[in-house]
Amino acid sequence: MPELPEVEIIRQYLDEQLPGRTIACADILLTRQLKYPEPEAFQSLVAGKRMKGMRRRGKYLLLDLQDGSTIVFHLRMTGSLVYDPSGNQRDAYARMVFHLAGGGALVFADVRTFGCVYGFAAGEEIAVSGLQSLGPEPLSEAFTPAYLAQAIRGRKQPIKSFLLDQRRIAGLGNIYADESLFLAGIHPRREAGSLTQAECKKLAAAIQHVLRDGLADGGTTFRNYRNGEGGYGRHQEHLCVYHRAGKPCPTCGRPIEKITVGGRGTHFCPYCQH
DNA sequence: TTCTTAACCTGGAGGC
DNA sequence: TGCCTCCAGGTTAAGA
Repeated sequence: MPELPEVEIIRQYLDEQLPGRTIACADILLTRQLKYPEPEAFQSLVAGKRMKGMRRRGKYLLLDLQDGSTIVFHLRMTGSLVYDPSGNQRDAYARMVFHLAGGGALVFADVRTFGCVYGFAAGEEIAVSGLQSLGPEPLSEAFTPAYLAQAIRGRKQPIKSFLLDQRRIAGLGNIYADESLFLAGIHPRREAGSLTQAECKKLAAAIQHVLRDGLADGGTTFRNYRNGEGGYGRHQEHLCVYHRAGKPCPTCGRPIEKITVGGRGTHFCPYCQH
């Protein structure tokens, strides 16, 4: 399940490989995942276009083309975006294949088909509601303890649910939200608005710490995450609570518990988090 | 306005 | 071995 570190690692690799290359044509193997425009219009939009670079915003990837048009990807839970230099690899779950002039392909694959792709022509507004309403990047200067304190003010929802709200913080997902709360010593069911200034400072620092660790480890792979080369991350080996129910807490040694918060599986230490 | 819940979807795990 | 049920989870729309 790609979150900010995983999406950023994909972006970095593809941004090295794709600029200057030209899309010969696009095969749309599952039209349901192409949200805009219609398949024929999308194919016309990308065919023969030279790629300029890959950007990231939250969990969205934006592939800019030289003519000013943009392809937007969201990998959701099981999506991947992989550059295949040979262009010959066969992925059973490939949903869209961009064949490149001179060989090679950019393959959008997705097991559970929740991911989505959009294409916008030059000058056209990038009308993706989730993308337009994203909160600040947690590793940017805009994300500070003061921002966090202001954003949670008066909120009664659990802090875990708050952290997963992309309108408040862009890019956090279930894994890094659980890890951040553990590092900050905050119980995931705490009312968001009940956090003190000191806890906001601790939580903001924890969020940045776990995201940077995830980036340094090449991301977290549980089932389907693959980086832009088709390889796997290593951060799952360093997680403190996520996916560790029943295993000892790295701080106190007592068992990690798993509960449901806001409909999401949530892992925490009931002794270290308050 | 804020928060919660269901739905989308399919592979894999576990139970029988 | 095969079948069935449940779980996983990011986002959004609908409902409370």
